[in-house]
Amino acid sequence: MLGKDYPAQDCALARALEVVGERWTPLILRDAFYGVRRFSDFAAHLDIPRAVLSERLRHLVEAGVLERRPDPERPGRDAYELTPSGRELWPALHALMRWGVRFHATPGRTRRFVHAACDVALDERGLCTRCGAAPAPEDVLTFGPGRKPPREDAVSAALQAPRRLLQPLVLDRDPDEQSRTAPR
Amino acid sequence: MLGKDYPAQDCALARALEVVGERWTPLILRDAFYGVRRFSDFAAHLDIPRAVLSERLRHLVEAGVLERRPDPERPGRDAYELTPSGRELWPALHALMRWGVRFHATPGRTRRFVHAACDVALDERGLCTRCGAAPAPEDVLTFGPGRKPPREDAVSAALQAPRRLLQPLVLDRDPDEQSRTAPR
DNA sequence: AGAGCTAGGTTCGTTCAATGAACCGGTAGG
DNA sequence: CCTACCGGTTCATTGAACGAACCTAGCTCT
Repeated sequence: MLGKDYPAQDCALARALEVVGERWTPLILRDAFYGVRRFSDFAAHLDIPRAVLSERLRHLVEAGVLERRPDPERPGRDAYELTPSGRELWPALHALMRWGVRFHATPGRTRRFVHAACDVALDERGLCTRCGAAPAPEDVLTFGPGRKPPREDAVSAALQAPRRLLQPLVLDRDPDEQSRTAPR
Repeated sequence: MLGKDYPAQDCALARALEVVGERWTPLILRDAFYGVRRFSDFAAHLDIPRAVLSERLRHLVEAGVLERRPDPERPGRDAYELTPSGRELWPALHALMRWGVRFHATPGRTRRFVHAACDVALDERGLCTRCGAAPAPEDVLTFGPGRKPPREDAVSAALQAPRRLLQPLVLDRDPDEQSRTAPR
């Protein structure tokens, strides 16, 4: 990119872009909202060079958007998860997603978002079509697009099923470990 | 950046980022909402290499976000302005700005946004603190941060005064041409 | 004990976008 | 005719992105 900052701009948008505006960063954050927490799950789902992923995660941790902490599920390993300030990015991220859906997505292959409490979809403005509220990410259910051709990795497959945002994604060959953690 | 697209991602966010996610593009769009329409006004305000600005504008026009059309104020010259689809980016852009204000801006030096009809500020969620609506950009008044040190260019100076979003910015050495177009 | 596997990175050479200065053609004014 | 300005394009240089290869620590299998 040759320069990742915007020093001449005295503007909150420029400051925000210096934190979350780099290539790949919004997709990393999207995955974090979907529950991805592990380095190799990000790498597998994003097809991003590992050096770039490593640098982005470090930058996001430094900026207080992600936190790196020991993974309770897997002793000795760390996991990345959104901090409170990172979770506040949801409205911006979701707004950009909805714009992409409206103007640049292939119809019928878009991820769906549902207000968990009302069990109805969110509208174009991100508001629940029943109660009218703009739900926080932890009150949003999401499930993947139609599964036709692309992306055969395990993370993509796991993200097809309806899940709550921010709920940690657990991928394991041991099948009942999944069912132990998923219900709550 | 080496690669501006995200071909492996079957996701509306990836599609959106391919259109508006490149370096400088969000700042260009911000300026477009502030009323900037001319190549050299973008260049002066953003300190962006002209080759990059040229390429970004071309890309945005191709994607249907901006439209290039003859400038009625200056025969023979063109101007760039937001299309309907471009104007729909306001919620996403404003959400990211507000996040920047909350977590990464220098306090007291932030631009202010006001619901024109109610004459009160917008809150953290972008809603009018009086009527509770999320105003469309044409109903938003904005004015610049405190003017202390930075940016001495004419565009920055003109954007200090309260202005309605999307209202074309007219810069002219002829002072009463400004006052002819500004009032409405 | 050794072999192999996995997670989570780092290293490194190559490619290509970003940068900024210089250049260029068309119009407008004097 | 000369000059300025606008809206770009050209070009050499720089440095980020890419992806393949490598590395280390901790299991698991035999």
